[in-house]
Amino acid sequence: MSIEDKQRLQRNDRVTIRTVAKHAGVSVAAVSKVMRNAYGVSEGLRAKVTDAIEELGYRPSRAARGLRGRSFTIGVLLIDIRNPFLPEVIAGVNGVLAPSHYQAMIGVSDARVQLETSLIESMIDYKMDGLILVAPRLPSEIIAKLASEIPIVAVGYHDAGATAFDTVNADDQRGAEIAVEALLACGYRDIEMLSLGEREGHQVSVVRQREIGFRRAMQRAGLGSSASISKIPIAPPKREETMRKFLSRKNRPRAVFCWSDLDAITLLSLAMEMGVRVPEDLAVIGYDNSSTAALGLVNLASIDQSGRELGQVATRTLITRIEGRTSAEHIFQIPSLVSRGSLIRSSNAKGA
Amino acid sequence: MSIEDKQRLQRNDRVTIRTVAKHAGVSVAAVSKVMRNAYGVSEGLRAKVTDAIEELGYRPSRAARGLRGRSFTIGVLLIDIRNPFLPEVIAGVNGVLAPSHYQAMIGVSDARVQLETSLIESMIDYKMDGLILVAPRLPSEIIAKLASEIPIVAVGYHDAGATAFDTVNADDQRGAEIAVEALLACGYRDIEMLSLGEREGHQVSVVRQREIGFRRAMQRAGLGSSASISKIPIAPPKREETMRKFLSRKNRPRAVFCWSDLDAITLLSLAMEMGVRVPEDLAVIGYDNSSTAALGLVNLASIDQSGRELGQVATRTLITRIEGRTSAEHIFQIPSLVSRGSLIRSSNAKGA
DNA sequence: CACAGAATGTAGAACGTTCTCCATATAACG
DNA sequence: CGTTATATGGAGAACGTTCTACATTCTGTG
Repeated sequence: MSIEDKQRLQRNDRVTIRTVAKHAGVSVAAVSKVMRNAYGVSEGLRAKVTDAIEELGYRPSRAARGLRGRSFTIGVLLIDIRNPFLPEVIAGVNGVLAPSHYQAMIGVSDARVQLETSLIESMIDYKMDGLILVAPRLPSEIIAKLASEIPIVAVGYHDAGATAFDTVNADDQRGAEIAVEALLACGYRDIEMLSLGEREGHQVSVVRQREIGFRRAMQRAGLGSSASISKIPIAPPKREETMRKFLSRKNRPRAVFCWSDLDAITLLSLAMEMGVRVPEDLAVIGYDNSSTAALGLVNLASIDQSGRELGQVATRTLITRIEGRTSAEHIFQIPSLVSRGSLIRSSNAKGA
Repeated sequence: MSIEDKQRLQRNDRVTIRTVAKHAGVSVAAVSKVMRNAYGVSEGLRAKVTDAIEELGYRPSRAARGLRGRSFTIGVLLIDIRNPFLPEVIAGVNGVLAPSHYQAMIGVSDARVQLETSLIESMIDYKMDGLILVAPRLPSEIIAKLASEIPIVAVGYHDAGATAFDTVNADDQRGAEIAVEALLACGYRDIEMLSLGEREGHQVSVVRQREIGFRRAMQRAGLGSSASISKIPIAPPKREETMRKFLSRKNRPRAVFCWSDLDAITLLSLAMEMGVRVPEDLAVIGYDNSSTAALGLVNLASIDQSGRELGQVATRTLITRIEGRTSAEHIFQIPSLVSRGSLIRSSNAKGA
């Protein structure tokens, strides 16, 4: 390392591609070629350059990269970071990305659609190479328009007709059917679904899909007429209130399918408080198989859609699109039942 | 809007600062000045430019901005996204940032220190304006070195001697004392702490601080000699095993203070399975006051360190440093007790 | 009315990459 | 040996901002 180089390091000046080029005695273009392992690089050149990079501890500037070409970053957009389902998705994404030279940057949008759009735009403005949107609330046309600027994969967004972007989903209709079938198998006929309040529900959302599956399974069992769905508001004060009202209803059903573990677990807690025994008085099944559901204290049966797998698949799909695919892909996964104590007193089911 | 402009929009060409300048009939520099609301802009000019921006829907490229000046992005580094404490911190950060022109990008590092460093470097390479590190596992010197390249605030990292970066913490020593005092007030004398396995524990970590507080409070109560701490491994198979062993010990203490709700809740679950009654046989108090602890089913007393507030304070601190402060700040917050059923049978304490 | 000083606007050089040509050296072939 | 193809390396123009230095136009003041 030359004296000049050492001074540079001490001065804390940035080591740029130019520093590396000078140090290796080659051109800037040559270094760039090696970095991107582009065509037309001899072994000798490659060695010189990689040595120089190593020695100087050079890291390319992502900002500059983004300005010209790929930034090797993919953006992940989350709504509502509180849902225990999301960490799994992230883990899946990171798992696939780890061995590659890509990295994930996560943006968290709270409830407002406004923020959601501006966060996506920011990611585009950063010249990220692709986006994974998890449970976006945006209308399909808007996503399609954004997709003309950047490759997009939507997770938890049912729009199998989309041509501009890909979707990766668990089969939420089927998941709901499985839940109902499990309740039926335990002998319950009087089954109700606890779903999410109106506000959130465009047809493409997972919640609406689960409602469809619920209705279909009930119909199939000849219970179509009694298949009722209650909507639970998402915000704290009204939410518990509505659940309490549900629990104290005289015509309370024998079994309930909750659209999400989040609601199911709160329901279990309120039931305990109010002296409603689970599963003797009320059987409960949730959705997501979150880690809390698995706790012995909670012991909630749930539908498992592996978030980790969803994240992995979404990432792989995104990468193929970044690397050139133009036709849309719409991938489904089949969820599975995890039976636990909230379903039935003593059964052959696994779980404590 | 000129015909040329419309064509550009249709072709989906990026609207750049140059487009805006041409459309407003001013120079590029003028537009830039307006954007940054720099000195030397007349009302007339500002109006022309903002109109043009509005009309063309111009958004500055973050990539290009990062290359030259500020990127108006702050990076948040999380380890272990599964901890229910973290979403609160994020919410706090986003809350403070929302009205500003800054945005947060989150990076999630799993257990490996290697990834942690490379993620931070990436954020530097993106020319982010500042970093919030949550519970970093890096040694102080490394953080200090990174801090020479970018403003850094560490949350959950006790290093009040650091001069190169700021820290924001709940007073974990005091929190542990409060926990012990609560147990003492209930009449328990035989108290043990369940802490985290060796691996994680540099002196600066919150865990070690809680241990110190635990010892001090016990000492103060004249129980210094019997103040023992058990370490629970972090990984799944050994973790439960160690807890079970603890629960079936013949000299099991009367009360236990867990370093985190995460462990406390698992402990409650195992206790139920094994027929150890809480709080009759064993009183439990946790740390973090996570949303799960508040569930009626769980009903775990816990120490509350408002993650949201921590996130807010960290963000405000970071911004002042970005805007020029050079002296280090080390901020403490006092945690508080949230009493619940895991503490004592029937008391005046709030909670179900 | 002359002139200093403030206010306003602009040119143009960075910033650190990528990537499209080109130029040259070497190999292959008749 | 001449000609063409191929392999290798380099020059230099983008990319979309920021920001310094400068030119011009307005004030106000003596």
